[in-house]
Amino acid sequence: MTLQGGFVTQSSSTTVGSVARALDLVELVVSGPDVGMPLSEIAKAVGGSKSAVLATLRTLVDFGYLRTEEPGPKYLPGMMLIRLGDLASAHDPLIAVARPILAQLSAESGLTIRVARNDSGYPVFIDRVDGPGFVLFHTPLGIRELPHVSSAGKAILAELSDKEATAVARECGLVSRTKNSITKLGELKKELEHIRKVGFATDDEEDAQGIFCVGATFFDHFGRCIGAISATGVKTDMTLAQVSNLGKLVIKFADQVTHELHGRKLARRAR
Amino acid sequence: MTLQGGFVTQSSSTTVGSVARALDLVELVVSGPDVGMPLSEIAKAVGGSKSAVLATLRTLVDFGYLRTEEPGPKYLPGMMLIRLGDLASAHDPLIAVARPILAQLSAESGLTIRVARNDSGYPVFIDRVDGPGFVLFHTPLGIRELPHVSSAGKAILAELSDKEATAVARECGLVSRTKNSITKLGELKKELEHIRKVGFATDDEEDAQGIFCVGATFFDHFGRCIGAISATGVKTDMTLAQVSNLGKLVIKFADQVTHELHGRKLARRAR
DNA sequence: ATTTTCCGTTCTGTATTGCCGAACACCGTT
DNA sequence: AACGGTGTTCGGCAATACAGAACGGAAAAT
Repeated sequence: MTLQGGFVTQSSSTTVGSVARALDLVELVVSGPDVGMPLSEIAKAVGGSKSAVLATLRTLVDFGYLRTEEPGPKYLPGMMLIRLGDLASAHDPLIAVARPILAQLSAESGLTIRVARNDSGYPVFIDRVDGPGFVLFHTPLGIRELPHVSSAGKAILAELSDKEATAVARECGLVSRTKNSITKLGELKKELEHIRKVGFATDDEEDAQGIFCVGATFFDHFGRCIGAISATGVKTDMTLAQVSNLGKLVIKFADQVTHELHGRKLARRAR
Repeated sequence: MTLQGGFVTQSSSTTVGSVARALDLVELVVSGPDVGMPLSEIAKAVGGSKSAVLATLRTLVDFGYLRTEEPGPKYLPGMMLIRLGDLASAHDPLIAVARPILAQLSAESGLTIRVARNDSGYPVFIDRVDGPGFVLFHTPLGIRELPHVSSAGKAILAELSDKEATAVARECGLVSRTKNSITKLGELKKELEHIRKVGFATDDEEDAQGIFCVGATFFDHFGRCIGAISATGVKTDMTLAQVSNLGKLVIKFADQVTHELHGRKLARRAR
């Protein structure tokens, strides 16, 4: 469970049980209410004894993964999580390269820009630069998103072979999120063909009402698509001309990412 | 170890060893080289058998805390770390309130703005909005910084009682970072008195050569100082007039944080 | 091509140790 | 005052996490 790897969900031969239980606790608390969770509630949720859960929680608090709000022994996400996320971001070469580019694109377009990694055909957003104004929806980082209802996801799908794209589509099931969502494989293939032609992908309220996105891919030095950037805004701000211009802009910045990664775009041939 | 709690570094009565070892691995890999670390190196570093370390690593990979770069079994920080950091940030009421304010202050001033939580007198930066231009120094999040060489730290110290501030100063030792660092307790007290008068703190190359910061505190509804925001730029960009103006600006935005937290600044009395 | 060396992986036994349940202590209610 | 609700501590059993050696494979050295 928990954002398992590629397609081979091998349930791992030898693994450490107490560590797995501890990480379950972290996930539980982080996904829990903002006010925190008390011990007994946590113990009930994971189905363990209070004493065992307490010992694990103490270890997690010692390491800063969790903290207890004073007064009242409720467990909350700790600051080490912020530290680790920051460190992981800082050590990721893709984020290091992409972040200034995202910031520039956000400044030029006034939109929220995100960068996704290609994780076996699925988009995993790993960084975000919010545009001005309120944040419409909190877009989570670090998890696989649905590939067929996001511009970054469709842009990545368009770079896969027909066989691979079909496999990913079947695996995730082309679930519907809005009335605009593409739910039929044939439609999706047509859309991917279009994306290949124009060089960027759109998401026209396919994931959420009123939200419009434009995405384009970037490549490593083998010419393999390793991710995509996308610009997100509200639908009402988008005219047709703007979509076309925005598409060109996003492609330009995606190409810049490719360039700074010393990557190259191969002529499309063996998809 | 590892950003332990307040002042009572109680090494915790009952704690889970295997979890602690696992979290040590996470820290090791995250702090390791960007290219990743192989199993044997990790096992040697933590002084455990290969098989035990392997089982732990597998668990961590299962949960996305670590990942292995293909090809070659080298362990790298996983995307779950980014996800957890993002979630912890999103669920933190202070960050939720502060982020738009940081962004606005960054836009107005063109500087990098950070927000620190008051962690028993120490500043712990928990969010950051980078200004335009290159990032000069990567400022880590989620760990205690030295209180006497950062504007946010000194601003927080200035809100403590004389006794508390002295205790913190003795505890961290007033170590020197640059020739401008304040290393004498008497000097520090004078500085804190000045900060109380003008309402903001500065860091004039006291932590790093060429770096200038301005910081101001904000408060909860009890009137307790719960943190500070700071603006960071290069020294050469700062004239005396600008420092004064920037101070006022930072105070204004810090007050806005106080306001949105439904906090209040108490008249200084019983420090 | 053959050897050598190193790394990752698997296996099995052992004893470490993490888990459970019960009892205790501590609020807040009722 | 008695109660349900906490978080905490304490033994005892058994599960299990660890170490070590042996296997397999790949790359480097000869």
